[in-house]
Formats: sequence, structure tokens, C-alpha cells
Amino acid sequence: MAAARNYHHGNLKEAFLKAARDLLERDGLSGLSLRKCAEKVGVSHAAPKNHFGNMAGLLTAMVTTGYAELAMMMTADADTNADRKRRRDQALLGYVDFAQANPALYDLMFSRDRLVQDDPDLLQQIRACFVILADCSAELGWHHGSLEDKAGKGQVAIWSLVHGYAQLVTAGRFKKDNMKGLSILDILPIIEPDDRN
Amino acid sequence: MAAARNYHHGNLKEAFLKAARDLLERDGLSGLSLRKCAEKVGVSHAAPKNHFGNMAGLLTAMVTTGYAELAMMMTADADTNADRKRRRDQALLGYVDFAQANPALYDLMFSRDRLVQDDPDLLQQIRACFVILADCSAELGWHHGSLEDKAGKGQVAIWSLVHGYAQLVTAGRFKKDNMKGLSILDILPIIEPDDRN
DNA sequence: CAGATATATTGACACTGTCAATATTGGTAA
DNA sequence: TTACCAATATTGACAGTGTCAATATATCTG
Repeated sequence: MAAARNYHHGNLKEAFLKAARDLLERDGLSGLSLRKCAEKVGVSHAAPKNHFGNMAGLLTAMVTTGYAELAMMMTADADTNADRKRRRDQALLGYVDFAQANPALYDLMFSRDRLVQDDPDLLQQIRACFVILADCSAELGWHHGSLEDKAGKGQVAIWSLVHGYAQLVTAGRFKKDNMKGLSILDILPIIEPDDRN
Repeated sequence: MAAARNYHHGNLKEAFLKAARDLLERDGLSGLSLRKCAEKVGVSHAAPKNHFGNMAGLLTAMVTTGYAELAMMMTADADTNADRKRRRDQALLGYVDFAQANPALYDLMFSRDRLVQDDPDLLQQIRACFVILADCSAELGWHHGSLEDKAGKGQVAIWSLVHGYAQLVTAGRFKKDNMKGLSILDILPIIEPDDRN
């Protein structure tokens, strides 16, 4: 039960995930390997197979925890913010903060050929994040379209906008003077109808 | 000058790029290797080194052509569309079409740790694509902010929106009934001010 | 204590990118 | 032509990789 010292590590799975996370952010996805993780943890090179099956399994587990953290970042102080608009703003800021704090992991979270796409845990965490974002989109309003359309369009729009913004920011694509320092909240009003006139 | 048969291939560089492109879309980035490219073209395993230096060089060259194609897709029938709004719509549709036709390449075009980020040709092609998108954003209008702010915000907004939408679509994240079949033009009105009332 | 299960190790294999050394070709100038 | 040089392709080697089968060890269960 408690962590044994010599043979059985105790909770080797979490140790692998932490080591992989460190290597990922330090050396990028191309610098991450199962053998480096094993060496970093101090076990043999084939040990990860027992816990993750293969490389895709390790990456999927790591990405799944990433989505869980992303959801936490979005709802961090949701209870202290009674106002819905403030909650929405905090969620979007938390989303971008997560991406900027974990750029390599964030990229991996949207990879198509390195993950086990139909992993149930992964799908559940993705869905949880989307529910939070959909809630944010409910706060938005606009003029065109029916109610049903508005729901779908709003969810697609806000997810596209915040994901695109997060990825382009972490990729360093916004470097021009007139784009630097623009936060997601600065461009968000664009997808809101004007309530001043 | 013309393609020799036996030793010198003639234009081996383009042959490598085409082979790499095929392998990338067929087997994903993780299924692409220099040795497979060489075998596919019919040369020795170390031949790519002469033309690209290393793997990052090959990927960078491939991605650079990708941005050039993306620009072409966005401006395909720009001259036949005198109307600016139609040109803008066509550009955005072309952008998404490119991503859907080349999903693996599109992902690679936004990778941070596999490309030579400061390659001059790559930067130039990226800039060319951004100029076209910035032109699209000029067609948008909204109520908040000054003129200078509007330019920067509009560019950030439209790039974020179309990139996020393209990546999420190709990743298969929009599968719910109320989201299926929504094109980029369906959600674009959200970032436009209402001109009906 | 004994057996079963989970977990870790070892050794091997094919595959990968990269490099140095070598061989071949095409172009250029004597 | 001939001699030479630069460009280009090949060969062989090396360390590193994921994966697997076989084996060893520890923990759990009866």
C-alpha cells in the first residue's frame, strides 16, 4: 500500500506521468521518450508498458489529466464570482492561462495521430471542458438566427475563438505591435452585440 | 539539366517533398520517416540529407509549400469576385477547405518543436497568409474601440476564429447534432455587427 | 505457508535520424 | 579533349527508440 523502496515503486504510474510532463515541456514532444521517462524515475526501460501499454497510452493518460486541469483552471473561482459574466471571463482567462503555462501539452491535447482517440476517460474529460465552454457561450447574445441555431453557433464560435487564440498565442504568432498585449477578453467583445446604443 | 536516370535524380528535392506529403497524410506525422521517403523515391536512405540537412529541414520545406498552397486556396478566384465581402467569404472557405484536405499537414504547420521556426522562406509564406487574413478582417466592423484598436483586434479575432474552427473541425470535435454542418460562414456573422436594425 | 496475481527486469529485434567516408556525376576551365 | 572541382548519391556505422517475449520478484489472497 505504502510506497516500497526496492522493487515495487508504489505509485509508479503517477511518477511516469510527472516525468513525462516535465520532459514534454522541457524538450518538446519530439524530445520525449519512454526510456527517458523510465530513466528519470529510476526503473527499467520496459516498465512503462505495464501501466500504459504503449506510448500512445502514456500520452493519452497525460492528455487526460491535462483536460482535467484545464477544466479546473476554467472553474477555479467560479463560486466566488456570482456574476455570470465575470464567471465567463474568468473561465476564458483560465483557458488561455493553462495553454500558456503548458504549451507543449496543450498542443498534444489536440493531436490526432498520437493519442487513443476513443479512450473513455479522455472523451469524458474533453466533454467536461466543452460543457464549461458551452456555458460561457450561453452568456453571449447576437441577432441572427433562431434559438436552436444560436446555441450551436455560439458553442462553435466560442470554442473556435478561444482555442485558436490560445494556440496562436503559444505559437508566438501574435507579435506585431498592434496585436501584442491583446487578451482573449479584448477580442471577445467582438462576438458580442453592442449594448451601448 | 534534364533528369538523369541512374545516379543523379534530376529534381530529387521535389520528389522527396511529394513522397513526404503522401506519407504524412496517409500514416500521420508519426508514420513519416526520412528512410521511408527515400525508399518510396528509390534512393539511398541518406540522400535526403543533401537536400534538407535533417528531418526538421524536410518538414519545414513541406510546411512552407503548405502555406503557399493555403494562400492560393484563399485567393483562388479573387479576381472573379469583385465584391469585397464575397472575396472575404471565399478566402475563409478556402482556408477551411485547405485544412480539411490536408489535415496532417495543417497540424504540422502550427507545430513548434519540429520545424525550423526562423527559416526565412517559412516566415515569408506565413506572413503572406496573414496579410490575406488581415485583409478579410478589414471588411468586418464593430462598435467598441478606436480605429487602431479595431485593426489589431480584428486581425487577432479573425485569425483565431478561422484557425480554431479549422483545427477543431479536422480534429472531429464538432460532432453534436446542433454543431454538425455549421460552416465558417455560419459562425462568422457572430463577429459582425448586426446591420438589419 | 502456498499459490496466484501484479509488477518489474532483462535481452532482443527492427526501425529511426545522423554522420563520416567514399563513390559517382555534371559542369567548368585549361 | 583533359583535368579538376563542386554537387550529389551511396555505404556503413552508431546511438537511440518502441515493442515484445521470457524471466524474476514482490505483494496479495486463500
